[in-house]
Amino acid sequence: MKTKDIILATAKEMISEVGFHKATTANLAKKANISEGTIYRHFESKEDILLHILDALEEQFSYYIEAIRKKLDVKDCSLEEIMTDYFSFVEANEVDMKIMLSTYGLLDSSKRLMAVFLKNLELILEESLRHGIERGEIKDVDVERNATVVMTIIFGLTRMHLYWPDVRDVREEAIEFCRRSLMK
Amino acid sequence: MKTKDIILATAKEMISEVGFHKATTANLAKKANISEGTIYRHFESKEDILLHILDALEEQFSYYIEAIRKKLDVKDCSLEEIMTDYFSFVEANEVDMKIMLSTYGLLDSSKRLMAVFLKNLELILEESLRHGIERGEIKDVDVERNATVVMTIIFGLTRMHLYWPDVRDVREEAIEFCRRSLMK
Amino acid sequence: MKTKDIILATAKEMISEVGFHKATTANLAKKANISEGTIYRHFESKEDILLHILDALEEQFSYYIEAIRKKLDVKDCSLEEIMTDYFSFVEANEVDMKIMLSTYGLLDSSKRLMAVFLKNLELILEESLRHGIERGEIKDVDVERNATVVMTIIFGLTRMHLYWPDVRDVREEAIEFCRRSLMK
Amino acid sequence: MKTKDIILATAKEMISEVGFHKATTANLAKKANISEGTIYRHFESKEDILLHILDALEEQFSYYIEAIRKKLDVKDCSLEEIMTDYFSFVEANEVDMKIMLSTYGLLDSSKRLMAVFLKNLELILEESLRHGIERGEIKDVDVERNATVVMTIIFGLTRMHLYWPDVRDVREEAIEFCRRSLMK
DNA sequence: GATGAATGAGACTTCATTCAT
DNA sequence: GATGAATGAAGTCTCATTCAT
Repeated sequence: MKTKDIILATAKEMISEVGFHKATTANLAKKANISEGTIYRHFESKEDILLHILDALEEQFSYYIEAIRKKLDVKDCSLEEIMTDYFSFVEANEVDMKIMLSTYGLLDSSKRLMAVFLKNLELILEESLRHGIERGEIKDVDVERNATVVMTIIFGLTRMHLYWPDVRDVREEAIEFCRRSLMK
Repeated sequence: MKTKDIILATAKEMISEVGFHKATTANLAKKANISEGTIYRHFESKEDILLHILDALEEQFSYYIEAIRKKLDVKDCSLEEIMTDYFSFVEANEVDMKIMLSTYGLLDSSKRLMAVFLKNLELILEESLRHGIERGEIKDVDVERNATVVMTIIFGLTRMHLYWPDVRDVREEAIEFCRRSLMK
Repeated sequence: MKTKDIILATAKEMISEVGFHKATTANLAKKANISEGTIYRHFESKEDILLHILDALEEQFSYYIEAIRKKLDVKDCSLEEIMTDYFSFVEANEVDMKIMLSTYGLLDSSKRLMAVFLKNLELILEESLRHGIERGEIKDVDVERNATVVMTIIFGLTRMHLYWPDVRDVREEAIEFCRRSLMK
Repeated sequence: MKTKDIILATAKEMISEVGFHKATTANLAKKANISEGTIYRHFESKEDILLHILDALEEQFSYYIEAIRKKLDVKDCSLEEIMTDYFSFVEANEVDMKIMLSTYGLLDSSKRLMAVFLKNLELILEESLRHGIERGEIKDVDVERNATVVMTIIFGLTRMHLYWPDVRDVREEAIEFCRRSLMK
């Protein structure tokens, strides 16, 4: 593992655990067993580390979106699949997701990425709903507004899952909840 | 308006806009047109200001909960009412809600208050669902899990509404969404 | 009791207990049940309070010195009396003595007063020794140097007594110690 | 000379000269020709600097005590030696002694160290007196009380020597004074 | 005389960033 | 590439003193 990756991995862990502000360069260097100076050989600034983390997350997210889009193109992607796949995506990128969710109030680039998440998921849900209605599987509801509702539910569940592990995990139940609301 | 209230009001505005860390005592003093020392005549520390804000919010929340509980006691409080009232509560305490939502990762007392919000809303929703099922208005679903789902939806909507004003407001639609899922 | 005296009394107590720096004007005002502003109606500054305390102590000390001098004039003041009377003086001015001893490293006026103490006691002891030698009661020692030694012993005992109450009180024994060393 | 030692040396000088409170981190940095931040790279806090100074002093004192104890074990350590050696110890650690003497009213760790000084010296003096009495060289006095008296004299002399250089140095005379009082 | 809110200088401390080695 | 000591700006907080009421 290269030094740059060690820094990134350590930073991810620290930021997700204690937040961006409390993850100081001094602590980071100590935990990564490198010197503070080395950080600046690989990154322009502390914020730059975050940018790299977010970039990687954006890439992963684009794969998820791409995969869903491919399914949608052949018209056989249900709401259920979108949600299940998204939860898998979150599971696989738990740490990075926590970082994005805890920094979008602090950092423009983080806010921008979050907006990308929201928009893409919304669009995909819209399309999925539209297909479902066409196929006669989904009730004839307002597509846009209901897509936004489902997206909100998805993000609410994600945050609850990541930040409030004491609250019972209802991701499965939530899928059922949506099915009952939307399926004929 | 007394100095203490000016400080509180200015702090609320600043913290909700730029976050707790960037709302420095120097900025706060400048914006409130007082000296930094004055802050400490009225509050023990910067965190103490936040505590006052959160305490006030907790009090407001307790009124909301109390009002809902009274309705529940006479058995005529629908899911719809709980949600509508909660959204009104958020509307009336917008700034404070933003502060709580942006600090629960930073501050224990904020996290504690958020937990109070989550738990109380969950319990009320459980009770409401139970009543609805008794009255035969609500489907025979797992009460606890579905209460958690609805609570998650509510908090997701709140955060979306407060932090992403560009996303269309679907709070009304969400109520409908829940009704479809839960009402017979 | 006038306000000025209340302030002085309270200040004495606080300073002797927690030291000059930790005795803040805020604490002083609170403990004296007056406002901070009132302090400055009666004293020019915080240091000025100390000056008043020291002035009072200086006056008391001058009475002690005067009394001893009168005895010396009629040639019948023993070393023992000087020490016993001094210990009585300290006992009667315990708090003020502690204040002087704890501030002479901080404040010129306090250092000056302490120098007055040292010098006067030294001179009196010299005179007493000289009389004793004349009368044939005291060994033929170097008067000046031995006066300084006894003065040092006296101040050492005073400080030990005031600051280290756990150390056994040996003031009586010390008098005996000096008698053995100096009396024929 | 390493930065840490420069800071320590400068701090010693400043604290002994102007006291702990007036030796501010800003002044210290300026005098040591470093930035204030550098202080905190080497010490956890301003108090921590003092702790290092006191620790070093404690170590030096333990050497002195150890050396005296060794002499006492072979029963040939006179009161005179204890005093002379102690004065040498003070001479060699003048600055640090001044710091301890000027901070024991302010800081627990300083007070603790001072208590160690008092207790150890007292115990050693007791033992020495006991040996002297056994050997028939010392008068049959109350060992404990007279040890305390001598200890008090020693500390009185130390303080006088360090804080009142204008007062004539009577350390030699004081040894003689004690000999006269205690030796047969 | 008395009040107490306000002040502002200055204390201690943190931390992202730089740079000589 | 790596180090880690040094920096200095900026943060939170304290406290003697002032002043309008």
